[in-house]
Amino acid sequence: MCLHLMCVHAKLVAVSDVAEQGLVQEWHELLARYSAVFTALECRLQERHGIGANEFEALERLATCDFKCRSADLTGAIHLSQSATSRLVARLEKEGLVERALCELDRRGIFVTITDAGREKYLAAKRTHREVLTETLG
Amino acid sequence: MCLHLMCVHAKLVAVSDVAEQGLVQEWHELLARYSAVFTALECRLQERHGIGANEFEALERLATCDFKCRSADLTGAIHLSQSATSRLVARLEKEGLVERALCELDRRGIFVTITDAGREKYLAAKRTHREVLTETLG
DNA sequence: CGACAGTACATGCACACGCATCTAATGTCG
DNA sequence: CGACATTAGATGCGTGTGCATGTACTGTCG
Repeated sequence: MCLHLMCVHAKLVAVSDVAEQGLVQEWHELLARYSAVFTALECRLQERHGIGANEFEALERLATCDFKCRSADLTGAIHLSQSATSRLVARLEKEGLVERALCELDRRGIFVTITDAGREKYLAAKRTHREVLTETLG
Repeated sequence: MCLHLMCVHAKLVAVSDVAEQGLVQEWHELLARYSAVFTALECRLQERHGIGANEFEALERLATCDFKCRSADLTGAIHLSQSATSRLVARLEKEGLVERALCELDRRGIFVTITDAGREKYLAAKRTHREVLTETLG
């Protein structure tokens, strides 16, 4: 009976170990996949259009949802902290790709709108973006 | 015939658009999944063990492949640049979790070995790591 | 109305990252 | 052997990030 219990116990441990290894492997694959795509995007978008992958995501968001967009909405869309988003918008504004406008209804917030230059930049970068995705995900 | 060609053309465009949208969606899901897991790992590992997610990956690599490990091997395992790996090893060494040893065969390279303290830290952090993976991936 | 908690965004700060470059050691040819 | 390309790893530098905090505004409750 003691042996029987040991056996059961060993089996349970083995099963949970296997499950655990599966999780770890899944995580490593996720990490590898993400790194490959992100690095490639960062690289190609930078060299061809002078913007980073996060900048592109923000532009895409602004170009797609074609109404005024709160800064907080952007924070939700791209996976960055609130402060990082704030600086990202500041960079884009400095390059003339977006504009910040006061929100009269709630004067704490701001609206971020894409400019014509920004839309143009987005459309150009979009091709590169899709191209990289096809290469790295397809 | 002209209409026919237009039709074919429109169809092809539509098909490629659909495929493209699929890729974009896949990328966004990948990004969201990665961000969620990485952020959670970073947070919990930091607060409970005082190490980052990348530090953990390096320790795991060193603890698992239990022979001497070149710095370049680490660069391949964790998804960081060579310089980032170099600094990562420097941080781990400063905390007494790994040691750098000269490689006599090729005196340009170094061997990185995990210390007892490092192995202990790894085993403790491993539980937290698996726990977070279970929560965020499972 | 007035004080006080809560919210939206900006900013100071420390730090990890990638790129370019440096140093030291190793091949490789003539 | 000696010059030169190559490789492993370290480091200066600029930049992007998260955390904590600051600032301005809004909502709520006595």
